[in-house]
Amino acid sequence: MKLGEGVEWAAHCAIIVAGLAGRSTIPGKALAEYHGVSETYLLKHLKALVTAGILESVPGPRGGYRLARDAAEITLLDIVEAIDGKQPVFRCTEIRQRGPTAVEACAYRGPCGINRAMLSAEAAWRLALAEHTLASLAAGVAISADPRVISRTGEWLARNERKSAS
Amino acid sequence: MKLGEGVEWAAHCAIIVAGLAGRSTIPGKALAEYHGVSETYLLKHLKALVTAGILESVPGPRGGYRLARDAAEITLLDIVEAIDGKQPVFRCTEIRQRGPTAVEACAYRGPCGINRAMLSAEAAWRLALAEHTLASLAAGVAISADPRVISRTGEWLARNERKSAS
DNA sequence: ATAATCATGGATGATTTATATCCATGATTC
DNA sequence: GAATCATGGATATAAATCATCCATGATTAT
Repeated sequence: MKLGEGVEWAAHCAIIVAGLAGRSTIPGKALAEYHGVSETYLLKHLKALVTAGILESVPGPRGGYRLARDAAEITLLDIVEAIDGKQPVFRCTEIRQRGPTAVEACAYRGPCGINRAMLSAEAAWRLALAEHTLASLAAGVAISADPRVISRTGEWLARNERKSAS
Repeated sequence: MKLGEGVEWAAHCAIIVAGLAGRSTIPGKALAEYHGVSETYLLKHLKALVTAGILESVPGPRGGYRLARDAAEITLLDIVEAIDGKQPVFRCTEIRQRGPTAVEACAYRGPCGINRAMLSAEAAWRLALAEHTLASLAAGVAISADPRVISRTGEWLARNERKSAS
């Protein structure tokens, strides 16, 4: 079982976007360069964040991406679900209804016990993810990062951030 | 992100094996038939359970599988890890060390904040899985299953169970 | 002993998913 | 009107997963 790289990319991008001033934006191309990843593919993931209502996109020469809502209202779970989908990790194939001991399908009322256990564990996972907001993650990065990285990021932001007109 | 079918197969098999009397065994072929799945592939997963110390296998004409330890001492987490491995679900590729703002690798001390959050959520998932034992799962199946299924399973067991010599 | 049964392990192919790219389109700003 | 940027679809490539087959070795019944 594995979580795709897209989630990592999206989360890091979201933290950068959360660091923008006001309603400024940052282009997808800059985000790809900053993280050293494929631009075209990253754009796909950013689009998923837009569809999920996490980011909003501004087209045009001074366009880019910005947060669609406050950083404290965006959780890690939101990002994971936007990229990876909301499907359950464990998919019960109703194996109990197969083989020689099976009876009519209507006899199997409640969900399979194994499925129940798996789903409850998954709920615990999602709950833990939802406890981390973009705001808390960004704060964590800020206090633990190397000063040189922070300074370089500041310069890079100054070059690439698109100040809001308003 | 998806958990393979092997986990489902292994879990259901483990519950059947947990229902055997004493040190009796059940052949892999019978388990495959019971669940209506590929025998050769199921054998691979059963092997993984043996390697993990969950089942033990008895070769020979009257051989098969039985639990390697008490059902109350085997958790759903054990089974998931035996089949799916113990690798973390989220694998940090240290994306922060790439791109134009990167500095020397030694400057990145602690783990990335996103990685920390992901790992903590994963720990919650594993903890929840570990709360379900084979004994509790088997009990849950027993009380919620259709009476006809239970009776058929009993007959099936009588035909396929290999009583222990001792 | 011999044959039957069963687990083991490796090699292999098929299927699916994830990753990545390209190109055409439409919207916005200079 | 031209440049810039996001969008969306089509498509290729790589990797992980699923599944099967076959050869081997161990054990037990006859």
